[in-house]
Amino acid sequence: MATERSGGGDPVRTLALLWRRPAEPKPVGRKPKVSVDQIVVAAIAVADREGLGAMSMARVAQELSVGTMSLYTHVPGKGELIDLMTDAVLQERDLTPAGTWRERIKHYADRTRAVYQAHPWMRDVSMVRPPLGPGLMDGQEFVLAALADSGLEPKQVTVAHVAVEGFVHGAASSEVDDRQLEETTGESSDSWWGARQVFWEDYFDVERYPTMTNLWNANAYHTETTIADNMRSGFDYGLEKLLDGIEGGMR
Amino acid sequence: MATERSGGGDPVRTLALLWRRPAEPKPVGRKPKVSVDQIVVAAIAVADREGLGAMSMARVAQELSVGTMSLYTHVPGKGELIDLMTDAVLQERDLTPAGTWRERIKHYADRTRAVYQAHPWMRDVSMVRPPLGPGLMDGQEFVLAALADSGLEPKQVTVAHVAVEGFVHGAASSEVDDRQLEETTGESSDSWWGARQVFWEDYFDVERYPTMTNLWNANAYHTETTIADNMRSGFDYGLEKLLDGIEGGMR
DNA sequence: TATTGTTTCCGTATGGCCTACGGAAATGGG
DNA sequence: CCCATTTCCGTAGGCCATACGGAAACAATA
Repeated sequence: MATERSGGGDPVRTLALLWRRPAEPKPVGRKPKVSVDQIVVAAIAVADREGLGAMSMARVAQELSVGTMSLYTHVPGKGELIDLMTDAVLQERDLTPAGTWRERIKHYADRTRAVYQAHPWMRDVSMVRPPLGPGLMDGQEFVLAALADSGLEPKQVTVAHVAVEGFVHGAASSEVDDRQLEETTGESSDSWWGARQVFWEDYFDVERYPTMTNLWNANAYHTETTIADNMRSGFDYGLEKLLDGIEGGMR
Repeated sequence: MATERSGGGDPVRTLALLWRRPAEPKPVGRKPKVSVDQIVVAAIAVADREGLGAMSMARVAQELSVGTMSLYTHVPGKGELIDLMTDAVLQERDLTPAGTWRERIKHYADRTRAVYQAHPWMRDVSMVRPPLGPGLMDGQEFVLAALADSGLEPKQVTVAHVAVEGFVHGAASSEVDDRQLEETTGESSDSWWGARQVFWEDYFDVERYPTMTNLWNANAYHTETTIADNMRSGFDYGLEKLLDGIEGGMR
C-alpha cells in the first residue's frame, strides 16, 4: 500500500477536532457510546499492534464494540482520523527546553525517534501537509527556538529548519521501517540479507564494483553490529555533521 | 494506504529477474503475449500517471490488453513487480563520475531527485530492503567511490554512506510527496495552506509560539517563493552543510 | 495429419476495504 | 405520552491480490 494521505476534509471541522474545541454540549438526544478520544486511542492501539494497513474503520469499531458506521458520527473519515492519531503521538514527545541549542536539537531528534519507535506506523504518514495541531506546532516552535538561539539570521533559521526537520523525520522513518518489516514479515533483517547471500556469489561483479570490493577487503563491513545499529550510528553521525555544518557556516 | 513492501519472495527467482538472466529459451509451447519488460514498462506508466495506489495487477493487465492472471506467469507477484519497477527507474540516473568528490555527490543527489520527480511513486517504496539490481548497486558504488576519494577511513565511509543516502532519499521523497499530493488531490499546496488561513486566526497562540511570531514579524516567511521552492532550498542547504561537516570532520 | 508434451492464458471465487444512504433506537423536555 | 434531536448501524456498491485448474496455442514426433 502507498502512503496514507490525510488532511483532505473540511479544515474548520478538522482543526476543531485537533484542538478539541468541543461543540456546545447537546442537552437532548441519544447519549453517545464512544468519544473522539476513545476512537483515537483505539485506532492508535490497532495501528501499533497490527500496522496502519490493518487500521480500518471496521477494525477500530470492532475494538470499541460498536458498529462501523458509528465512528462517522464523531470523525469525518479515515483521513481525519489519521490526522488526529498523528498529532496525538507527536504530543507524546513532551519536549523540555534545556541546554545549548545543539543539545536541544538532539533532544528533539531523540524524542521524535522515540515516537516513531513506539508508533511505527508513523513511517506511513505523509508530513508535507501535516495536521496543524498542538503536537506538531509545539515541535516546530521547539526546533525554531533552538535554531534562533544558535545565532542564525531569521531567513536562515527557516531554511535550516526544513533541513533539520527533513533529516530527523527521514532518519526516524528509515529506522522504524526496518523494525516494522521485521514484525510484519516475521523475518529479521539479518535473515533477509542472509537469504540473499546468493547475490554475492552469483551476481556481484568485482570489476564493476571496485570500491565495494575494496571496502569489503578492508573489513569495513566486518562488524559485530546489526543492521539496525548501523542505521542508528549512520544517522547519529549525519545529524552531528549537519549541525557542525550549520554551526560552521555562521563564521 | 501504507508503504509498499517488496522483496518478499524467493530471492533466487527475484534476482534472476532483476538482472534479466533469462531462463533458457523455451523451444516448445504457446508463445507469450507479453514479456517481463513490457509488464514493467506498463506498470511504471500506470504508476507515473495514477500513483502506486492505482497500480493494481488488473490495471496493468488492462493496459496490456491481457487477462489479469496472465501476469503471474511472468512475475511472481505484485511485490516483485515493484522491485523490478524500482530498479528500472534507478537505472535512469545514468551517473557520470566527474569532478571533485563533493561535486559527484551533488550529481548523485540531483540525478536521484530527478528520478523521484519523474516517478513520484518512488516516495511510496521502502528502501530498507532494496532490490539488489543494477540500478541500486551502481548508485551505491558511485556514492561509496566519491566518499572513499574524500579521504575518509574505510569504516567512516560506510557510516557516512548511510547518512548521505538517507538524506538524499528523504529529501527527494518529501519534495515529491508535495508534488504528488497536488496531482492526486487536485489541490495545490499553496491553496491547501490558504484554506487553513483560519488556523492562524482562530488557533494560533502568540504567547505559546513566540519564536514563530518573531520570525513572522521579521518577515522571514514573507517570500515570493512557493512551498516547493522552499523545500528545495532547504534540502540544498542541508546537503551542503552535511558535506561541510563530513569534510570538516577529517581535519 | 493426428497425437503428445509443454507452456501460456485467464475465468472464477474468496475475503477484505471505505463510506453514502436512510431508517431504527435512545433521550430529555413539554 | 409525544416529539424534536441525536446517535447508532445494516445494507450495498465497487475496488483489491491471488490460488486453482481447465482451455488454448505451439513444436516435435509418429
